[in-house]
Amino acid sequence: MSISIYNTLTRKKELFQTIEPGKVLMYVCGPTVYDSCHIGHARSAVVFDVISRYLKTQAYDVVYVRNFTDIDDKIINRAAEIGMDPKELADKYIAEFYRDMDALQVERASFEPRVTEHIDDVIQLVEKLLAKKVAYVVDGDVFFAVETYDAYGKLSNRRLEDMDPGARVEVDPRKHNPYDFILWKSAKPGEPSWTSPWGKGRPGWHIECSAMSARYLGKTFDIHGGGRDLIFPHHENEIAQSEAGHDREFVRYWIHNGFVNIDKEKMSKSLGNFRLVKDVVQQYHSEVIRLFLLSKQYRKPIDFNQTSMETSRTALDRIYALLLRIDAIIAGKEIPAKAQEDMPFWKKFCHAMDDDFNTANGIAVIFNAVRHANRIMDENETGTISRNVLISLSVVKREILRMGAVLGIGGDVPEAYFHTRRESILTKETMDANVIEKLITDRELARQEKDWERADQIREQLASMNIVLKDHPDGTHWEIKS
RNA sequence: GGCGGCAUAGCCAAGUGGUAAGGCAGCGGUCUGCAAAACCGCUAUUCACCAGUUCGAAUCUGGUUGCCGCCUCCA
Repeated sequence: MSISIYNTLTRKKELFQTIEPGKVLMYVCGPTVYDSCHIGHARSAVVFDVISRYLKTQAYDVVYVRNFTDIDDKIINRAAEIGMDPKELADKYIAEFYRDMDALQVERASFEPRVTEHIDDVIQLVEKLLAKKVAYVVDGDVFFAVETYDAYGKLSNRRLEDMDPGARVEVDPRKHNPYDFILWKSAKPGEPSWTSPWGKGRPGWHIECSAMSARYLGKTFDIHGGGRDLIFPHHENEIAQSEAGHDREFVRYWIHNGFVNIDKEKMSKSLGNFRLVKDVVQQYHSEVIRLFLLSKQYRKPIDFNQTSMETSRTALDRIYALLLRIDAIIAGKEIPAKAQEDMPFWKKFCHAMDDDFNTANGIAVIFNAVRHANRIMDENETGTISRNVLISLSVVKREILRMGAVLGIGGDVPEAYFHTRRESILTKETMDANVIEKLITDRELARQEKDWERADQIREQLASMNIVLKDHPDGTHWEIKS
């Protein structure tokens, strides 16, 4: 078992070695709760969910912290816009975040702290930074002095003198260096605030993660994750604060996921092309979304569009059709428990995942297993199914479910998976299942009388309604082609 | 201006030195009354282009072209 991880800090894959054997300390930046989650949040959540799940299967004790930023300028501004209390706004979107994550089957982290519950930790860290003279106070605001931290820029691979300050944002003239960032922000009248040695205020933009990660994971921990966009300035600043404050290495492995584009364009306010999780889960089964998000290496950009989603759905159908087929054969049969140690597909899957969590390769292994199982069943369609075949099928099914469980796919009951979609399309298309069943019964009668012409005519009629029939020995099944 | 990424079949996408995974779509075959599904076979002598290193490169080096991201809103 040797996992390698691409470390943003060193810009190469490294062998993963935890600080404490068998234990992984992981922190991932969670949302600032001022708006609904979009598909980009979903990618980050799903990617780190899968990383956490996989590490657990490799016998690691995973301590996973994902925070909520529940106080910040964006929250205050949004709350003011719609005349809501900032705390209420944050609570509302935290609740929505949980609904979205549950819908996507993203597991809960070990700890999900909120900044407003850790103000004391923030103040203590700021005091420490002031004592070390790497921060300064101006009019109740506290800034971190980037020039005091030699390694500033090491994560984002840039030097202070190469950057172009003020290109996009006006520089606060009180700063010693344009890249100095705020640790503690003084409150304007009416803003939420906490008492501090520098007056009433709130935590700055980056300090919370330094304070909370230290609280839950210690001063040095194994993995810190988030979206690519957080590399600079957020994570760069976290490193500066934490390493200056604690005098030791902050994080061993930095993992950043790529963006989700929409029809080849970046999601942006100006394009108004955000895809919200709550909308997407209405349209697609959660596992279709997960399969799509995991079909590309997590560091690369992925394009969300109708074609790619439908392709993912067809692919997932293939897995569920296989599970359904296996279940029909092994249902109610005693399967000997022996010979279940050797799991070649699972091993290949782990090999793929060991290489920087290569889920695209892992998915390929699942489909290899699907083909393998279908082949076994094709070769044993006639006659009595032997014990060995039953064992093989049950083993490969277990492998598929085990691999799927890491990715969060294949966990639905196959019948329910198809049934749910059928129902939702029937509702959408305002079709009546009874009408369809009646036509199928008519066709069955025609077939029994070998009236192929009439049977085919009925099938054509159903086909024009996008109903596909499948004749099985135990009766005719139908599906909606979508 | 600085930093970085990407270019693989009709589409999506793995593959970082040893002779091109997987999914979707398509074509042929088996099966089927006919279909559907499944399986088998076919669909990139080739990985943007040029040069170099090497016994050997999609994979390494240099260059060219094109696309994209970041440089204090952002997953």
